[in-house]
Amino acid sequence: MDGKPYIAQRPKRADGRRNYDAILAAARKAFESAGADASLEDIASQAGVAIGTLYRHFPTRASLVEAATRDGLENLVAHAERLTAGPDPLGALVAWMREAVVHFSTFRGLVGILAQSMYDEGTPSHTMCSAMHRSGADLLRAAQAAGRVRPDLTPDELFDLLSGAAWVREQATPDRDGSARFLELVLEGITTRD
Amino acid sequence: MDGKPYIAQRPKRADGRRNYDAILAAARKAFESAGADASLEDIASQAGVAIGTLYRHFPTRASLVEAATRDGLENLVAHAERLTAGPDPLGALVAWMREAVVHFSTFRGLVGILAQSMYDEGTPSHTMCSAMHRSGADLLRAAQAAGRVRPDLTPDELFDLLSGAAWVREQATPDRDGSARFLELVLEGITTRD
DNA sequence: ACCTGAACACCGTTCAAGT
DNA sequence: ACCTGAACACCGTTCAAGT
Repeated sequence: MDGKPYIAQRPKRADGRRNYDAILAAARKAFESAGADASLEDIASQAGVAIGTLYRHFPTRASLVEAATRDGLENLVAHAERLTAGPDPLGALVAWMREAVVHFSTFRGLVGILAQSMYDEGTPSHTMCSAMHRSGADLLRAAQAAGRVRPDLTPDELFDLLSGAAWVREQATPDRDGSARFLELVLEGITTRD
Repeated sequence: MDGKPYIAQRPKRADGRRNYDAILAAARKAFESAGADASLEDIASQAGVAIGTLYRHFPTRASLVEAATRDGLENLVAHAERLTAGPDPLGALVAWMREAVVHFSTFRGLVGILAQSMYDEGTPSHTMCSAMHRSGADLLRAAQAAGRVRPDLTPDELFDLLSGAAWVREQATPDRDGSARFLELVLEGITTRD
C-alpha cells in the first residue's frame, strides 16, 4: 500500500540541474540558520527560483532535508567502512561516535528527523539511516568482540545514546555545549572496566 | 531592557476563570496529541472560546505551555524536597531522575522548551526550570557527598543527561521506548564503582 | 474586566499556462 | 522536461466593538 518515499534526483537537463543545485545550497544555508522548518519560500527566493520549481524537485520537505544531508551521511558511512577491522576497535568506535554526533546535529531539527526515519520505511531518509545503522553496528560488534564494550549493548541503544548527545549539541549555544562531556559520560557507562 | 516574561494568572472573575481553566484543559489534551506546536485555534474551539480569549489569557504560546506544565514541575520540585536528606542519597537521586525524565517528556517538544528556558531568563518557564535545577543539584550534591556519584559531575551536566533521556522518550513509539535503558546506561556512567 | 470574531499577514501547496 | 507565479488554504495574531 504505502508507496515508496520520493527520493530527489539531480536532473539531466542543464537548467534543471543548475536550479536543483542552487536550491540545495540555499536549503543548507537556511537549515543551518533557521533549522529544519526554515521557510521554503525563503529558500526558493534565495536560490533565485520560483516556489513551484522548488516543489518540482523536492515535493516534500522531507525529500529536501534528505537531499541536503545525503552527502554528509554518505561520508559518515564511508568513514565507518575505513575504520572497520583496524587494530583498535574501541578507538574506532569512539572516533566514529564523535563524528556521528557532529553530523546528526548539522542543524536544528535534523536529529529528530533521523530518529524518526530510522524506524519508518516510508521516509526519504530511511535508506541512509539504515546504512548508518549497519555501519555503527559493525563497529560496535567489533569493539564488543574485543571485550572493550559491554556485550549487552544493542545497536538500537547505541543510536539512542548518539541521538541524545546530538540533541544536546543541537540545543547548545556557543558558550554552552555539553555534548562532548555527554559523550564522555556515556562512554564511561558502556565501556568495560579494565 | 528586556521586560520580564509574561506569566499567566488565573483570573478572579468567575467567567474568566472558567474560560482560563477550559483553555488549559484543552491545551494539555492538544499538546499531548499534537505536540507543543498544536494549533491554537483548535485549542480555543475545543475550549469553547473565541481565539481572542485564548490570547487574552495567554499572550504567547510559551506562556500557555508554561501554565499547562506548571503543576507537573511543581510536583517534581516538591518531591525532590521530600527526598532530600533521606537515608539513601543515591536512591533518592535515581528515583527523582526517573520522575524528571517522565515529566520532561509529557508531550512532544516540551523538553526542548525546558532546555531553552533553563538558561534564558526572558522565558516564562525559566522560574520553574531554575527551581528544578536547584532541586536536582541538592540531590546530586548529597549523592556525591555520600561518595555514590562521581564528584566531578555538575548540575548542568546532570540536566543534559536527563534532557537527553527525555528526548529519547519523546521520540519513542509504544513499541519502542529506549529511555529507561538510556537512563540505566547513564547511571552506569556517573555512579562510582563499589 | 472580559469576550467575540472579523481582518490582516504569512506561508505552505497546487496547478494552469508557458518555454 | 522544466519554469513561473497566481490562487487557494490554513493558521497565527491583532484589535475594534461589544457585555
